[in-house]
Formats: sequence, structure tokens, C-alpha cells
Amino acid sequence: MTEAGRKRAQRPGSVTIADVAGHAGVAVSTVSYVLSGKRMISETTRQRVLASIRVLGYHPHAGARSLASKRSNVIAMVLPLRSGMHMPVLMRFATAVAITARQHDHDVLLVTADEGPDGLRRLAAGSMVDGLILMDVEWEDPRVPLLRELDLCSVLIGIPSDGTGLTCVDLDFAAAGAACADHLAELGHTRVALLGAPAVVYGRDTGFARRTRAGFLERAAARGIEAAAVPCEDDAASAAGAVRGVLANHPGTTGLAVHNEAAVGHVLAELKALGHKVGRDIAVVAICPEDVAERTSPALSSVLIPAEDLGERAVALLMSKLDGGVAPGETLLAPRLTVRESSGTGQSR
Amino acid sequence: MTEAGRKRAQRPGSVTIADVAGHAGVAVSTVSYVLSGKRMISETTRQRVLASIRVLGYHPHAGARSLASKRSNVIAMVLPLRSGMHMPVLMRFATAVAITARQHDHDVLLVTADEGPDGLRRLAAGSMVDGLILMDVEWEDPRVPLLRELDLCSVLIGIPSDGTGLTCVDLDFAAAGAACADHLAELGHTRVALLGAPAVVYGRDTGFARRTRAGFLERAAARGIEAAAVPCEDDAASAAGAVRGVLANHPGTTGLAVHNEAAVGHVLAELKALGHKVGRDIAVVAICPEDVAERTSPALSSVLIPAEDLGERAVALLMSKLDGGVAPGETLLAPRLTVRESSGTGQSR
DNA sequence: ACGGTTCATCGAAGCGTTTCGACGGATATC
DNA sequence: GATATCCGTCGAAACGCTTCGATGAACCGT
Repeated sequence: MTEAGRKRAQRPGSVTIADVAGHAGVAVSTVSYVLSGKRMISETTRQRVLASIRVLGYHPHAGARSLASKRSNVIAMVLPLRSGMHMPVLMRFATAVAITARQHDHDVLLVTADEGPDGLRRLAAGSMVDGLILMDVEWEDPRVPLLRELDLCSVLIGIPSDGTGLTCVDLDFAAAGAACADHLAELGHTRVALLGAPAVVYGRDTGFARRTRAGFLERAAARGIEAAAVPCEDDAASAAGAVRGVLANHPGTTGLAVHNEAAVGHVLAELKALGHKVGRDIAVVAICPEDVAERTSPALSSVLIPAEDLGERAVALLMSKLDGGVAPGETLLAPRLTVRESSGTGQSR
Repeated sequence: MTEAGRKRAQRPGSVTIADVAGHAGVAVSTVSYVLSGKRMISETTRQRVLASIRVLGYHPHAGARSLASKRSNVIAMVLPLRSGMHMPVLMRFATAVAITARQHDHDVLLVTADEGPDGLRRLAAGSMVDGLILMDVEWEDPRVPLLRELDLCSVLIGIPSDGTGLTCVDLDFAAAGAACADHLAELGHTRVALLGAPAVVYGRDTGFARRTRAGFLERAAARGIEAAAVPCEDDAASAAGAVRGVLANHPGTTGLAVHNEAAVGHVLAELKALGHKVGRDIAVVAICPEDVAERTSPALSSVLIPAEDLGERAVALLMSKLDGGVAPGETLLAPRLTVRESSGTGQSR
């Protein structure tokens, strides 16, 4: 079969690098070098090749590329789908990761952790992905030891108990909890409470929940105010119960921190139902994404969860590791507290 | 370099099919056939090869495989990240798709549509993916014409205006709207209203919003009851405003259908604040995922959005198309309405 | 005008699979 | 007992790309 005949026999849209080379009148390797920039190519040839690529609509075959170069230009995003996780937040991480990865010329493979360790092994051994981004990392995460065994580049979003040799990024939740305590203390509240994640999340020892709680309680203690912390489920009835429980068991509580995106609305509703004026006789500050804080009534003072920022950083770190760079072990983003109506000034304490 | 030397030089964990063949004492092609089952292999050889694979920890190289076979065993999940979309629902689709795909031995590439049409072209031309699952399809979706041009297998979750030649699955939102109207009518309500998606969603002519509204209004008309339909934003203040607006402009309205997962909580809160007893003097039925309906207080009667089911079906249809099968053009899932406290019986109408 | 550089390009050897045709050895057919 | 038929296996040719060493042309200093 002739060269031309072979080409025409394929389905249209399958243009190879050889076609481009032929069209531009250069060698295959030249085209490759134009694309990768790994060798010097004269400007005139460059332009000619680029033009041919455009004319023919050439796109390199990802499989062939990864076979020859041992790089797939794909990263895996591993997100365990546990109960108690807040989907909107997760989704924001995910999209930030996806978008940033594209900016670095990588695609994103979605891996739900239901496959378990073998899933990761398969991806690693099959050269499907160059690196891993693990989300929602637990304090004692079963994936962490596997990571060490796997010799694949990875970045964790979240902090495990033993992070040696790993690259982790996260919001500094301890500082966030402390910031809430500080804020309430500065408003003059002397009895405060933290409504946290669902009990199951603490049971798992998820890093961020425990770190927030510790930061909150320690800072409150340091400032000499009384503080309590209770878990809080996601549904309306349980959240209401938690609110009543706190108010009953810790009478005189006038400052509330809420670290539960799903329950925050229920908490406000219950406070209202109990006759409290949020922002007047009781102050509420939340740790949650910005849009949640702004959608409630009254708008919530909050430490925002910088999902986009974290996602971007995670990808950037992974890319630098893939290029042979070294990455810091742990990156903690400082919390920023935004004051809104729910903890305005001028309230009786 | 000797054969053995070459092998030892590679990083551990990179076992090739040739290694397996050597270990089992068979030809490379035999191993391949054992794996693919495309030719008959004697049971004894099969077992020997399988054992070698296990011992060596062999995983085929995805790139090489896709190069040789023209199949990548990866599908793309395209989800546009528009405002007004409800993340928890989207996420449930996404995970259902991911899990089902794995059951069919495929991985899932996450594609946010921010890249636009060129992103899809790149994936198609680069043989990165075998097929496409498009989520959140609009009535006049710009991706639809592209799909026709692309000659890639695809399945849409959602219904576009012109679905000829395409495979679509979705909840039958018109029937869902109608079911809500029926339910309220059967409870004896004669003035009903639909609180819908944010205005921007109707502005985009997103299929599911318009179909629900049409179904609701038509069925109400058919049953001779008065019905109104208004959009509803996601935040507390706007949702409350929408509720008051409906009650003011359509006095005597006692039945409410809500098709907005994010606003549903705010709507209930406002009704309560206005002194209404939901489930007694006003009936509410929602179109939303089960967990949302169960988390409110009172629990909501609802038509549930079968995200998992839709995701599974979409993947199953895609797989059958990839295997050369034919797929139905349009699959509409019948809605199921579950009655809960918010529209109990025994209420004064 | 001649070795030594540097620059731009080429040719070919892989990379790890799949798949097709070929080929012995049993088994069935007459 | 020769011939056709299968069955199980093998060898080799793709697949489309990257990368390394080689090659020729142009340029330098002398």
C-alpha cells in the first residue's frame, strides 16, 4: 500500500506527525522538536511546521507520546467520597485543580477512592498518570503509607499525622479556630462555643476538624474565656438540637463559632426560632466558603475556606516536583476572617 | 546490552509484557491473548501466564495499549461549571459516572468546559478518550453541533432542543413538574405556585428548568387549578422575597412546588417566619435529591433526582455504543414522588 | 584555504502493546 | 492412511511519538 493510500484509509481526523512532516517538507524529528522546544529550530522552519500543523489540524496522539516519553501529562485527583464531606467545597477544589492543571498542559483523571489502594497501583504501574493529588486527607490516612511505596509524585490537600517526605497544603485550621476565638473574645464574649463537624468526622480523626477544635479551645483558654466544643450533624433537627444543647449546658453562651457548611443555615434558623437576634444578642462566626456566608441572613462573619487557592497551589507544587524541583513539606495558608452582620459591633454581650 | 541487563536498568515496578512472557515461557502475543481473551488459549497456559502476571505484578502500559489498539479505555466527563448549578447534585452524577465507568474497566477524565470546543477536539484527536459524557446539557447547547462534527461516541445527561442522532438520558422533568401539580391538586389545593431555579438559569434556557415549569403549568391548567411560576435565587433574602412575592401576588396560594435545591431551606424558613405551618395550612413539594428532602424540617415531600441512576445509565449506554451497539435516542426516567411531612394529609386547604 | 565550532536538521532505534498470518500437531473425514 | 479441519501458539509488523547520534552547511580565526 502506498504511503498516500495508507493515510487516506484512516478515518479523517487522524493526522500523524509524519503527515505534518511531509506537508512541511521536514523530518519527523524536526516537527517533534518544534513542538517540544527541546532543540533549536530556525524561525523559518518553525513557522512552516506550525503552519502545517494548523492547516492539517494535527494533535499528537497521547498514547504514543506517553509511550515514547514516559510522561502522560495526566494527573490523578483522588477524592474519597466519605459521608460528612461537603460537596460544594470539594467541587471547588476539584475545579480549581482541573483548571490549573490545564494551564500546566495536564489533564485530570478523576479517581474515587472506592477502588482502594489497588486503583492507585494500577494507575502508577500503567503509567496512566504522572502524579497524584489527594484530597480530604485524614489524620491517619491509609493512603499515606501507600504513597511512600509508590514512588509517584504527589501532593496532599490536608495534613496527615506523619507528613515526613510528603508535600501537603492546607488552610491553617488551627489558626482559623483561633481566629474565631479571638474575634469573639475581642467582641467581649466570655462564654463561647464551637459547633463542629458531624460526629462521624471526628470519629475518623479527620485532620481539619480536630485542628480547628484544638485551635479554638486553646486560644479561648489562653484568653481566659470559657469555651465548649460539640459536634453537629448536617440535618435541620440535629443542628437545632445541638444549638439548644449548647445553650442549655453552657448557659450564658453568647458567642458561637460554626465549622459546618451544611448546618450553618439550620443553626441560624434555630437561633432565630429561639428568639435570639443574631448579630445583636448573640454573635456567630463560621468557617465556610464565601458564597455560603453571603447567602445566609444575616450574612455570616466567616473565615473563608480558600478552595481555589489551595487547589492551585497543590497543582503548582506537583508540577514543580514533576520537573524535578523540590517542594516544601507543608504549606499552611493563613486564615482571613471577614466580619459581616452576624457578629457586627454594637451588640450587647 | 543484554536482555536481562536492559531490564534491570529500569526502575522497579516497570514490568512489561515481555517479562511476563519470559517468566511464563510463552510468546508475548500469547500473554496478550490471555489478557484480552480474543483467542483461545489452553487452560494450563492461561493459568501459568496468570500466575506470572501475579508474581511479577504486571500492569499493561496504558499508552502502549492505546497506541496499538486505538482504544484508551478512558472516557471524558464534561461538566460546565456554570453559576446556578447545584454542586451536590452534580457531584453525585460525577461519582456515579466514575464508579460505573470503573466497573466497565474505564477511567474518567474530568473536563471542565472552560476550555471550550477546542478542549474536546484535542481529546478526540489525541485519542485521549474513547467517548464523552456531557452533563448539564442546555436546551441550545453549543457543544451539541460540535458533537456531531467530532465522530466520537457520546451520551448526554440532559436534553437539548435538537437531539437527532444523539443519545440522551434525563429525568422526565416535565412529568416531574406534572407530578407536583397532580399531588397538590389531589390534596385539594386550587391555587398553586412553582418556585423555580434562579432567573439566570431560565435565561440560559436550560432544559430541565423549562421542562419542569411547562409540565407543572400544563398539568395544573389541565386539572383546572390556578398556577403561577416564578424564578427563585439561591440566597436567603431573595428566596424569602420570592415566597412573599408569590403569596402577595397570588393570594390564596396554599400549594407550593420548589425546584431549587439551594433555596428549599430558605423557603421553608420564610414560610415559618410568616406564621405558616408547613404541612398543615400550606403544602410544599420539592424536586431535589433525597438527602436534601430528608434534612429539612419538616421533611419535604419530593420528587427525587435520581442522580446515581442517571449516571449509571449514561455510562452503560456509552459502553454499548463503544462496543458498536446502537443506543436509544432519548431515555427519560419516570419521576417518583415521595410524600413526607411537608404535604401530609389532613390539612385544611 | 583549512581544521575547529556551532547550528539546523535528519535518520533510525526504541517505547510496550495488539493483531494478523503462519505453522506445527491433534483429531476428524473419507 | 492420506487429507482436510481445528486448536493452540508463535513471530513479526504495525501504532505514533521522542530522543540520540550523525551529518552537512555556514562561520570563525588564522
